[in-house]
Amino acid sequence: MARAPQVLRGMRDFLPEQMLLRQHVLNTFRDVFERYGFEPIETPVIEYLETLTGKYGEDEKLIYSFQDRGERDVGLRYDLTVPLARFVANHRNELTFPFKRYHIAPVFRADRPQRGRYREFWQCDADIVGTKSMMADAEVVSVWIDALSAINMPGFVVHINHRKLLMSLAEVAGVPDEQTPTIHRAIDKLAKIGEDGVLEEMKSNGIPEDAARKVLDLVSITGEPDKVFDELANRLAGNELAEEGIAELRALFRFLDQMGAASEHYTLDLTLARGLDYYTGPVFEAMSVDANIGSLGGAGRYDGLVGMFSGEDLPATGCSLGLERIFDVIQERNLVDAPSTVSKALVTVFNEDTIGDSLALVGELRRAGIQSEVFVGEKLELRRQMQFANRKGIPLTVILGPDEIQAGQAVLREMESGEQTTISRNDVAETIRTRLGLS
RNA sequence: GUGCCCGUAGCUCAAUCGGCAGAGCACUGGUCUGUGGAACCAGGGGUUGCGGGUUCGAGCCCCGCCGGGCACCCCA
Repeated sequence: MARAPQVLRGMRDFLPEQMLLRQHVLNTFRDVFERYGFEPIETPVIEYLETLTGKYGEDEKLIYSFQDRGERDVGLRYDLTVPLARFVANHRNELTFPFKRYHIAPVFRADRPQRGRYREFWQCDADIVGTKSMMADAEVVSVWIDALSAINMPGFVVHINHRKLLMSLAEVAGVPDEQTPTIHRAIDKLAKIGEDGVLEEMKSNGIPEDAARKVLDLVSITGEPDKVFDELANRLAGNELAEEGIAELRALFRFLDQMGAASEHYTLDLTLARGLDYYTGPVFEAMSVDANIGSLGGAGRYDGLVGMFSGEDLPATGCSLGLERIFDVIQERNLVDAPSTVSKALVTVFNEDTIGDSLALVGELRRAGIQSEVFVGEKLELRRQMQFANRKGIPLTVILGPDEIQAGQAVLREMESGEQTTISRNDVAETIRTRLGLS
């Protein structure tokens, strides 16, 4: 004991039962993404370091970087968005635009681990490249809502804001542009620390009180989106950035409504400030009010990112879901049913002399498309094999002893009920298929 | 990256003031040589996360590292 090496900090192993649940979630997401016309791609886990740097702002320090054997400076991907931009820049002549892709893969961050925060975690991204239309942003929000709904995520809401509105705040308040991040950081905490806290935070970071109040008044506007947009348009009249942002958000909300997106799952939130440098338009964050695990996903429009690689601007928007957080919630709350094992049937082995009969039968079951296994242990007591099936949750066992073999029969046992039926050896595969609802 | 809490069997935890490392569950075997889940009996399992220090003596005190958690920062 205690001699076995540990896994690296912030990284984990998954047992088969957990993997079956993860795969179930991933398959659900894949289905939803493909229902919207998103197509799969894959990119390398490792990129040249320069591909990754200069895209994330402050967070850049969390990139896992090192030198490979050829002394190249490389890094593990920090998200799937920057690799997508690089991918599009490389393959732009081979793609049909608007290009819709999904990408489900692990990413790495050298962050300090906590609940729901790991150093290796999977992201599930869906993005649309090559259009500025707010239809694309609406699709992204909608696919997100459908994906989270499909796995029964409780009480989730997609918060929506706009980068251009956020950028106009400093201007409106009359403080220098460098203060913009400070303002964003402060207002993002409104729900958490309240108005006084936000004012205090801005003031202690050198923002004059009247400017701080002006900002707070603006982002505190709530209500029906259209009303909020009218109010904002009024107060921000003449501010070009803000006007663009408002117009785009109006279109986005109209499209969402026309698509029939479930309105209880999205909301305008003027305090939402997403930190990543590359966002340029609408920004989104998916949160579960019930689950207490932070955000489930972040998203937004990043019209300048592809251009950083190709010199040719291609607008893009997309969303990202964090599998580990979703998985942790599902597991804790038992939200999704997934089988505990892959096998549907266990063919038992009576003794050394009947091994051949059992092997022949399991082969037949497999050719009939039934996920099945034969007991491959060394000790062949039947009770041991029953126990094996029971513990793994295999629903059916086939008992094939000398009596059955002699009579050309087999005994099919339903493990949950204990009910046994003797059937003809020739009917085993078909009977099992019927029981499993396969034919 | 900063501050704090924590680490004893596979899991959950106990061990008085620094004085012989334990229990339940799980696991293995048996009661039970053609049938799992229950019960009873027995058994295996530990350099107390790792390394150093203090002490006659360390699971307990001190230092470093590894790992987990909380709050920041930030984020999925």
